[in-house]
Amino acid sequence: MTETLPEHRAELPTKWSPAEVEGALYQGWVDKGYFTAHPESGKDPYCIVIPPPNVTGSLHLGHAMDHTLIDILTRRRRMQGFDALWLPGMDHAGIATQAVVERQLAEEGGPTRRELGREAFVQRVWEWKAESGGAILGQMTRLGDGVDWSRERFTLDEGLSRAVRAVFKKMFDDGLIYRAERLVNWSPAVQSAISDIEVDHKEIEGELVSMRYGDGEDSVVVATTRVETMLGDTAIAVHPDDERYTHLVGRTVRMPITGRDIPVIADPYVDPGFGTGAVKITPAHDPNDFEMGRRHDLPMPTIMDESGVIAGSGTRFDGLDRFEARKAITEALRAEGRIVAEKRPYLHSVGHDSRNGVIIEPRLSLQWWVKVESLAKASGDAVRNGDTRIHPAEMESRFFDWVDNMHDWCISRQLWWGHRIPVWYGPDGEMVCVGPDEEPPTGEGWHQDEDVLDTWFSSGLWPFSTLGWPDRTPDLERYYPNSVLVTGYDILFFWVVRMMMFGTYAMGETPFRDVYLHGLIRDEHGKKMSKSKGNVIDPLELIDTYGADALRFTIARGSNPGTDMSLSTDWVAASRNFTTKLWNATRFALAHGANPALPLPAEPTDADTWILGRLREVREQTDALLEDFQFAKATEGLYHFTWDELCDWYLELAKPQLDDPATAEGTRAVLGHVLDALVRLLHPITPFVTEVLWTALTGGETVVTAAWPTGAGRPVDPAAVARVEAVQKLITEVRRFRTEQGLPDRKSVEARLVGLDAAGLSAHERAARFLTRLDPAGAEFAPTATVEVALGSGTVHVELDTSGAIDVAAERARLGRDLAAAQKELEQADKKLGNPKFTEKAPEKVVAGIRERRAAAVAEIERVEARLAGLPAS
RNA sequence: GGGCGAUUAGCUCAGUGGGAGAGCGCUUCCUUGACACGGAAGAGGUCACUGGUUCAAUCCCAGUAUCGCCCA
Repeated sequence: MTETLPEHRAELPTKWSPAEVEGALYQGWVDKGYFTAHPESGKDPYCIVIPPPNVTGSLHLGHAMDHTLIDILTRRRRMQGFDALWLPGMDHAGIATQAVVERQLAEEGGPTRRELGREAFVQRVWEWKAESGGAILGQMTRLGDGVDWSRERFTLDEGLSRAVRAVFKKMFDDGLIYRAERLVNWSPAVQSAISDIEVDHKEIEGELVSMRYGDGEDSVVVATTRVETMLGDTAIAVHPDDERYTHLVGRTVRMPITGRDIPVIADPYVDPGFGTGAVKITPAHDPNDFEMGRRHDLPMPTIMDESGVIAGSGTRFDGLDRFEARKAITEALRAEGRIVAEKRPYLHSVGHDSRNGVIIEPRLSLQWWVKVESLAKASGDAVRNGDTRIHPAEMESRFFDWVDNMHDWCISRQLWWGHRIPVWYGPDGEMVCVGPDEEPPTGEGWHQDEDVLDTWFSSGLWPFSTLGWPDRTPDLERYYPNSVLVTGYDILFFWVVRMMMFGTYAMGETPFRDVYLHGLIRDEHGKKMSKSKGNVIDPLELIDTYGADALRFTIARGSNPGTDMSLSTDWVAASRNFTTKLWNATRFALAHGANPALPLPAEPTDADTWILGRLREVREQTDALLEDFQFAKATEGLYHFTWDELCDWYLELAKPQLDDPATAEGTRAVLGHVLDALVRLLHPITPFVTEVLWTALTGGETVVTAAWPTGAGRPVDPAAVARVEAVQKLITEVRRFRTEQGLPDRKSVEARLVGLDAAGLSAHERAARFLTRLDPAGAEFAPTATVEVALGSGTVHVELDTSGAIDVAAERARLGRDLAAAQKELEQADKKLGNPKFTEKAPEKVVAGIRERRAAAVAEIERVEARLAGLPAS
C-alpha cells in the first residue's frame, strides 16, 4: 500500500526523540525567518511584546508558563494568516544587575564600585552583560518561543534610552514629574529609595517597649517597636480631647539620654485608645510622624546614615547598627529606670525590601516623583471603557483597587546602572530638563543629577518604545496598540498598570486591547516553589528529560485563567506520553497509507462520518476556547479527542476498514484528513512534534506557517453518531463479559451476533467481531453463554462458545451489579415521577427524560432477572 | 483590619439547577502487527459543615469552619 505514498513524504522513526531534534528544528525556523514580522505584508497585524525578563535572570517555570501561552496565541494567529509579531527583549534590572557586578568585584578582591568610579563601573556592567547577561534569551529557544529575534530590544539600548528621555521631558514639562523631599522607602541593603510596590509588608515578632519621658507630674509614657528612633524624637503627641494630658499640652518634656526638651502637642490623628494615648513623634523616620511633623512644623532630624547605622544623633550610640542600637538604648533606658513595660514578642507588620528581605528604613530624602493621579485615572478609564479588557474579569477589581488608590511613584534610585535622570543643575540653583534631541547646558558649575530612574520607568514604555517611539516608525504605526499582554497576576501592578499609564499618556491610546493574567506554577502539593523549600523545578531539566512539547502541553493543560496550577514531573511525563501517543498514531496511519491529499470518501462509513463530525466539533470548540484564553479547556479537549476518540476508537475501527478494499482508500483519506487537521490544531501547543508529524504526513515545508484548519471535518450526523456509540457499547459489554469470564483478550472465541440487523448495525459486524475477537460460528458451533446488550435501536444477543462451562458465580455477580444499578435508577425515577409538583412544574423535556430513563430501567431489570433465572444453580 | 477566592476520588484539579468528571496513583488481566511512554476491564466521592430558596441544590442565598492570596 505504500505505493500510494507520494515520494516526498517521509517515514517516521520508531521513536520520537525530542532532545535530539528540537534544537535543529528551532534553528531551522529562525533561519527561514518564519518568526519575522512583515509590516508591509498587508496582512492584519497581531502583536505581543514579551513582558521583559530581567537581564540577570534565567528561565524558571513562571517564564515557561508565560511564554508557552504567548507562543500559543502568536503561533495560532500566524497560522490564521495574521502578520504575527512576538517581540523579545529584556530589562536592565538596575538594582539586581548592579548587585551582581558589585558582588563579582568583591569576590575578585577588586576595587569597590565607588573606588572604581561611575564611568568605569558602568562600563564594567556592560562587559558583564556582554559576557554573562541575558542567559534567558538562549533558554527561550529551548522552549520553542517563536519570537522575532530581528526586533530584540533592551531597556538600556540607544532607542529605548531615547524614549525614556523623551517621556521624562514631556512629563516634566507637563508637571507630572517633580522633585520633592519626602519620607521614602529606604532600603539599607541597596542604599537607595525604592517604590511602594517593592516593599512587602510582613508580620514579624518584634517588641513593644513602653518608656517614660519627663519626670513627676510632667512625665508621660510612650510605647514603640523601634526604641532607637527615640534619638530623633521631636515631640510627644496626644489627642486634643484626652483629659489625661490637657495639663501637658503646650509644655515640654525632658527626654532621657538626649536630654532635649520636646513639646507635647495635640493632634486628632492620635488614637487615645491605643497604649497610653500618648505617642512619640519621629518625623524623619516614620510616615505618620512625618505628616504630623509637617502639620506642627517640627524639626526633622535624621539620625541614621544610608546603611542604617546611627549617625549624627550626637550621642554615644552613633556608629551602632540600628538593631544593635535598639538593644543598647533599651539597656540604657532600663538602667535609668525609664522602662515601664516590655512586650516581647510583639507581633506587628513591618515593611521589607521585596528583593532581599531587609527591613525598610523610612528615610527623609530628596527624590523624583511621578504625579500619578491623572495617569492612574486614564488607565482605570481604559478598562472601564472597555478599551482594554482584563481576563479573567474577576481580576478587574484588583486592578481598580490599585489604580484608584495609587500614591505618587518615587522614580529616582541611588544607583549608577540605569537611565540617568536627564536634569542638569546650574551654579545658581537652576534646574534644566534636557530632552532627547537637546544639548545639556555646559559651563562652570553645571552638573547632571546623580540618580538613575527606576527600571520600571523604562519597562513601562516597553509596548511602544520597542517599536521605535518617539519616532513614528512603520512598526509603531502598525503594532501599537499591542493585541494582548500576557503575564502573571502577581505582575499586574508592576508592568501592566505602568504600561497603561505611560501608553495612555504618551500614545494617547491604551497599549493593549486585552490583558490575560495567568496564575503561578506551584509544586505538586500546591505549595509555592522556593529555593529554601527545595521544591524548585528547573524547566530546562524537564525539557531535557521529556521534551519542550511535554512541558508546554502540561502548562497549557493546567492553565485555567487566573488560577494557579500544580506541576510535578509526573504531569510532564503524562504529557510526554501524549506526544508519544500522537506520534505512534501518525506512524500507524502513515504505514497504512494515510494521506490528506486524497479526496474524502463519497460514501463514508459510520466511523468515518463520526470522527469527521467530532473533528469539526473539536475544532470549533478549540477555536472558541482559545479566543477566550481558555488554554486548559482547549488543550484538554484536544487531548481527549486524540486519545479517547481517535486512538481508542477510530484507529481500531479503521483497521478492519483498511483490510476491506471497499473502504480502504476512504479510510486512508479520512485518517490523513483528521491527523493533518489535528496536528495543525496542536501545533501552537506542541510545536516540535507536530512539525515532524505534519511534514511527514503532508510533505509540506513547515507547519509553522501552514494554514489554520478552518474547514476541517464534516457536519455532525446524529444517526451515524448513534450507531457508532451503539457499537462502542456492544464492544465494551462483550469485553466486560470476557474479562469476568477470564477469557484472555487475544483468545479468539466463536460467536453468533443475533439482532444486529434489527438494531441497524449490520454494517458494523466486522468491526465488532474484530475488536472483541469473536470468530464467525462454525458448523459445530454450540453456544454456552449469551451476552445481551440493550441498545437504543434494539437488543443484540451475543451467543458465545466459551469452550466449557461459564463461571456462574462471576456471571451472577456481574448481573447482580447490573440489577442493582437498574433498580436504583428505577427507584430514583419513580420518586421524581411520583411527585406531582415535579410533573407539574419541571420542564416537559426533563420529565420526558426521566420517563425514558424509567422505561429503560424497567427493561433492564426484566432482562437481567430473566438472565439470572436462566443461570444454572451454583 | 479591609477585600477577593477556595473547600468535589488517595494526590492535583475541572465541572453543572434535573443521570458525579479528568490526569496521576491503585486493583486484575494482557508484550495481540501503531503505541508497555501501551491495551482491556475495574475499585474509589453522604461534592467542608449548618440552615434557607426551589418540584428539584454539589451548583443559587445566608451563616460557620478551615485554607490561600491581595491591600493596609
